[in-house]
Amino acid sequence: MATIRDVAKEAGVSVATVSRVLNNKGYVTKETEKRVELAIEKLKYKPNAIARSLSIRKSNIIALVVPAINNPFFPEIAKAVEDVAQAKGYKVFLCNTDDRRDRLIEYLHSLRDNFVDGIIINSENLTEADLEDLKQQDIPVITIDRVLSNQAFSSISVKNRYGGQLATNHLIQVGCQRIGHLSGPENVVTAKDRFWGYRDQLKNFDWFDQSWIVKVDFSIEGGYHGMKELFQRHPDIDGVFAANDLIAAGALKAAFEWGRKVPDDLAIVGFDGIDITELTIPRITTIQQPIYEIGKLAMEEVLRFINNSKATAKNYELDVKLIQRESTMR
Amino acid sequence: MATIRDVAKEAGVSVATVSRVLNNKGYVTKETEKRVELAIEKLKYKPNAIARSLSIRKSNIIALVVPAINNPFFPEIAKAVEDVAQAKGYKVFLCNTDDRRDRLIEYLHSLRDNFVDGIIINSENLTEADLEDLKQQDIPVITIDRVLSNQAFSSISVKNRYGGQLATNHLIQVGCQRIGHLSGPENVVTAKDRFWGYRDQLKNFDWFDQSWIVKVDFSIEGGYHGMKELFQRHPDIDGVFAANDLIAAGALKAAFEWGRKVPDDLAIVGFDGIDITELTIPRITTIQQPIYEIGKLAMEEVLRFINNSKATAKNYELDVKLIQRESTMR
DNA sequence: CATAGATAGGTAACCGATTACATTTTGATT
DNA sequence: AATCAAAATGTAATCGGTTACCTATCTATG
Repeated sequence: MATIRDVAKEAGVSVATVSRVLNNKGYVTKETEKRVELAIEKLKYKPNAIARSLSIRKSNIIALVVPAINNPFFPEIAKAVEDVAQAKGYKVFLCNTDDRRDRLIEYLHSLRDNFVDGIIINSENLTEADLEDLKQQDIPVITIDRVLSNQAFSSISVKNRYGGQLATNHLIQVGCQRIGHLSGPENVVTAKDRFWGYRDQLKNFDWFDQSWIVKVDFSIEGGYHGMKELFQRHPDIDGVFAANDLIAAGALKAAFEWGRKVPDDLAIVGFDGIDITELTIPRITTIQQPIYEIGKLAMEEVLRFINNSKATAKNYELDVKLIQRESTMR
Repeated sequence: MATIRDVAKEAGVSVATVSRVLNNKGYVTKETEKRVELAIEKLKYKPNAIARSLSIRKSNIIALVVPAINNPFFPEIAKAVEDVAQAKGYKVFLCNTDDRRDRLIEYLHSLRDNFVDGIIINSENLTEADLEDLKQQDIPVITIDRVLSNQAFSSISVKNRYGGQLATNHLIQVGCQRIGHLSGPENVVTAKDRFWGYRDQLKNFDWFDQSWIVKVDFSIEGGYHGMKELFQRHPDIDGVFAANDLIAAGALKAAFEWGRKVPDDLAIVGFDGIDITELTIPRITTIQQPIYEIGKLAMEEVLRFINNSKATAKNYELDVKLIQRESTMR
């Protein structure tokens, strides 16, 4: 592999000049520029990105750290992030922590050590302390679905509690009398907020108590088993608010097996607005997040911090909206 | 940030000694080792990965390049790759090309320039020439679903043609008389092979011709529209082999809207064996690939090449098997 | 014509590790 | 005590870029 010194020699100039041509920076005559370009061509020279990173302490890479790529929510976010990143000449590396704190920590170290220019992260098991290093090194970190009290970084989230209210209200509107909740893991902030929204709407009903809530994983299996649990506890259940769409899909499956017709015997509302809610039969009513917007905004925030290290953090809270489909049409 | 020289000074030794302690290489007395470790502790020293990479030309990072993370097939592969990688101290960066050649090329350049230690790639629009650079630099590349004639690198694929035969045969067995095929994009090798398998089983029927085949994207929407097209062309269609599970799921949806009962009016077989085939109602019969195995094997091959630059390429062709579910039970 | 400022290009230090090679210390052997 | 190999540590070059600082040339201006 040719180095910049080889090119300099070939073109009969100094390395500084070659570097100037490479980054079109500083004064170089058209003529020398041509000579250098010819030399580059001839030697098939490719600048070494690592050496460059070491020198300027930037990599043109941003990382997107997600807890579970098998939740379609994250690929959709990723798509938006990549679109914006690519337009600005950045590359995106996706890191999947599989919900494990050890992997998260390792990735964070690795990213810091490799001079990524920014990090977009969605993770439950993330503490402020984990980001201390990054902050110290001025590596912008944007959190999704997680507002850190540390006001160093921007965050993007949605109105989860309001969404929970919307969903529950909708179930009441369509005539449900006994509404259960398949809640996400309790340490997850979004899950908690959605739960609160649900509770807000039901706390004054006399039939309502804790037994209407089952905590499950954010997964199809979680929803499936959780729904069966709810059927067992409350055979008279006629509506359920699932903390995300995967859970809702699992609940739908469970209802089918349990012999309950959706929406007539059981109305279901999910949360997120991922594509599979349109695939199921019946299609699932959901609280739609502006997923693409979230990813886009996150990446734009990263860029804002990259371009201005003194940028001030903002906490964005985006709107959600109810999309009614057959799973609640009765 | 403290550097290795700071540590050396603090511990009263040379940088070489510090490096030796860091990589426990060479001779160091227990005593100096302690002193160095204390200094590291005190200064909160973290070795700079970029500098290290520049020096040893390795990064402990391997990349997984996929065409579409929103196809659950790839997250499942990713999981396997990550599991093996992590066990061996490697980190995995996921690169999503979104099926675009320009992004693929950019990623490949970027990966080469950043000294990734290995690449696992699944991409249709990949030519041998694209890998020339990587080969030259001894960066192992393992292809999934794509056998390159260039025998420099290993490949992992499955018996796609046989799978197509299995699927079609199964449809015949359960009594289908008119069997269509929702084929993947024609430039995709796996799609082509699955098609051949389908054709093998039907070419001798006198009703069979090209009109029973519709080419679609490997997506739910693709399957949805393709199936409607098939219904229009052939109202008497009673079985369909979809080139992957997403297509099958779309077909299922279309059948529902078209008023055809699955499996009674239309039997459906998919391909891949991703989780959503168990979620749909009815669940979808599919040709199951050993997805986790594929990812695991790919990563193991990468490691084999990393540890032995003279390793010889192998072309693995794994088995597939029919998993019968309700979508063909009649 | 002298001079200042702009333009063009070069030299060498630096980013932060690794490591070949050199040097010193240790300890066993005779 | 002399000798020598093994053990321990140090020096400085190297990986391949960037860039602060320096020098030389060119042009415009009074």
